[in-house]
Amino acid sequence: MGSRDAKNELFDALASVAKVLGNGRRAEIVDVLAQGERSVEELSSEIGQTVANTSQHLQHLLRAGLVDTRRDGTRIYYSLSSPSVSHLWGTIRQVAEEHIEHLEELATSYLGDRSTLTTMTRSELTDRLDAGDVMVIDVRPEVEFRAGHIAGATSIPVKELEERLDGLPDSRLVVAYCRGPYCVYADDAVRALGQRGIQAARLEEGYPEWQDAGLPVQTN
Amino acid sequence: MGSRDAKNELFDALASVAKVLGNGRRAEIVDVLAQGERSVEELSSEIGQTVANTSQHLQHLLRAGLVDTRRDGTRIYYSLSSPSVSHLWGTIRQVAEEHIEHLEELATSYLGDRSTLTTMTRSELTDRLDAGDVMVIDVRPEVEFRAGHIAGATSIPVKELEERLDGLPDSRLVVAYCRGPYCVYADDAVRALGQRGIQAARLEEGYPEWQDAGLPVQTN
DNA sequence: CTCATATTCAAGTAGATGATTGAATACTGA
DNA sequence: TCAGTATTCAATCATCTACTTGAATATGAG
Repeated sequence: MGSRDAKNELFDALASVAKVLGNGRRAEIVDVLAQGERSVEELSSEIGQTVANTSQHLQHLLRAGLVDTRRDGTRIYYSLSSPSVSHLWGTIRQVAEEHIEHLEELATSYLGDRSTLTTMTRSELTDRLDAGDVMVIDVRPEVEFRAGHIAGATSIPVKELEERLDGLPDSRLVVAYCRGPYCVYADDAVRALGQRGIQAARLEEGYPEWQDAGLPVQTN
Repeated sequence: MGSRDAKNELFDALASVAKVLGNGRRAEIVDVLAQGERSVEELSSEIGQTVANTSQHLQHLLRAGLVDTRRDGTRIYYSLSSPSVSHLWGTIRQVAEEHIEHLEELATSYLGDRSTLTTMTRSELTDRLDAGDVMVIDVRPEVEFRAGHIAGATSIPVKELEERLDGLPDSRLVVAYCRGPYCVYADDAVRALGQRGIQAARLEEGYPEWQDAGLPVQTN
């Protein structure tokens, strides 16, 4: 009791949770799984890796207890084992934003220049939802919308945005959201709408953060 | 924009925060620094590693932006660069407790059997502090008490406990706390007091968690 | 039963990590 | 200025990690 070896083992075990999230590809996997369950193949194309490699990353996450699996026919679906995993990933991102000085550059080179985008915080959006003077659109792929979305949002995947411009108001502000702060979909949507003269803004964060904050969601 | 390489770099950078905490020795360092600043030598003896090795771990933490340094004469003091780092470490521990199934065994083999210890949650303690029917003792080394402690607590480092039994009440409950849930000091104190017929309990968590929860603290 | 498909496993390799050792650097006090 | 102490640096080595490749396993459709 109180021995150095036992202490090392204990802290190694605690740190193992961080270790498994300490890889960019696994972090991406968790980021996607925060939107809902996915098969190995779907994940592999999301993260741009071979299926075999993706499977190995998933084994790491599984051994650490951060994901669960479910078999459906020949497919195996992975999901986060609890909302606290998504919360942890959010906390990691937050600390990274606060302490990694060149992060903004990296974000810009992936997402493009965001400085001209109108953004909205969660609390602003809740206020304006109460007031009823905004339309909220969920621009993620429809599966993700179906797995859970902000209460009152309409599903308009970015890919279908062009064909569905009719349904959008020209008087009310349109607020787009997607997977999270490092997701391109909402950026693309806001830019596209702006070019067509529709007033649009992006929610700063995405669905998982909204849910984690305990704000009203809708799951089917 | 939207390229795979840029996305990889971005997520690698986000994951780097987790990576640096994904080592047991560095996790221990953060755990200690959550109590206040420390010199390299102090840290090296805390984590049972050579000074050179400890220094290298500290360089990792420094490069990731998680710690700051301050020189005082020949010594260099390291501290957490913000409270959010301590918060992140707490979140990691929480997820580990929730998802690593053999963690309790590891904790028991380091801390001994805790099942007989009376414990108290933060909210219980705040209630009883309001009621005024408990005495709270901070059993960490006195430097840590001086760096910050629960408002109203008395400093009685475990090492001095024997000599200071006189100052303890025999009518009121004594609540001991220390660095955090994986710290032995409060366990040792509660056991020692119990053997002397003094009613004692340990606060489930420690000072950093109390502070992170926004509860009243006192810093000098 | 056989074939196609999804996933996992196993082996191999380049590169990263953590610990050790001994030397170099930086500051203090005499 | 010089000796003493705290910290960092550099080189080394065993081990681990991430990815690749190709084969093995498991399920469902026909």
